[in-house]
Amino acid sequence: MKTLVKIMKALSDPTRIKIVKMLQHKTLCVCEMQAALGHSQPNVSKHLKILQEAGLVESQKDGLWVNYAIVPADKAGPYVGTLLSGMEGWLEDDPEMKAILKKIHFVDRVTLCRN
Amino acid sequence: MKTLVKIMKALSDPTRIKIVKMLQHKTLCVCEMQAALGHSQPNVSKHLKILQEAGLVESQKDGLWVNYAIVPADKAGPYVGTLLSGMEGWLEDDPEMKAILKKIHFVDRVTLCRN
DNA sequence: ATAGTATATTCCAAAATGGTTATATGGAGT
DNA sequence: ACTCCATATAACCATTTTGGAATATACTAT
Repeated sequence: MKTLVKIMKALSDPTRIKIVKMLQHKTLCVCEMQAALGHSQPNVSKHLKILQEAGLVESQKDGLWVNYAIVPADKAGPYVGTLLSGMEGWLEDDPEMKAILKKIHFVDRVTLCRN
Repeated sequence: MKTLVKIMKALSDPTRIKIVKMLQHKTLCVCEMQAALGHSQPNVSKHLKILQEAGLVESQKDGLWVNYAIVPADKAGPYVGTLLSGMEGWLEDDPEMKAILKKIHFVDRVTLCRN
């Protein structure tokens, strides 16, 4: 029960839902998500930690950057797999979500961090 | 997005998850759920309101009682149907949940409210 | 009308949440 | 060693959430 509540809590915040949807389209580093979301860097980091501890997301260091990705199916816990595949079809028509998803395809981490 | 967040928030509390799981087995009135959960009556009422406003549950008056039930499939919104059917298989092995589900089959609203 | 009962609402304190600013960590390059 | 830079953590504040006790509402029955 505690596990399930943690997962549902992780998915009951608009910013974290946006992050999951973004990662379902593309693996991203923190600064890229920060740019797409328009939130502060610590804010994005904190949300990512919550998603990671819920087992929805995993991270891998890439030099100075940290790449975040949706957990692969074989590592996903019992509830996570169902929820993530359910979410794939959701919010397809949400205007805010569409704008964010458009952004992440034109974002480049190298140019992003030069400012 | 607001709709989805409201639904996920509704499902990210242990008491409310228990209520949904109970109702997936049987339509119940407030005092029956109160007995099964061991919470105060106002507490159960409040949780039910949250579930109802999220579109997960519906209520029908039956004299002095109010019967609560899972929202029927044809009235369920886009997200609700997926989540509810997903939840049907969940927590089957959770000991606390099993104890609660056992209780609701022996509970009688008439004898319950005589105290 | 009056009394009794199941449920809903209000009010309040404690705890959790979400955000920002400031600071720490840790790898990369000079 | 020192300096950048991307990310993580800490500290703090405002808001929301959660639970119980008290009260209100609404239906039933006498």
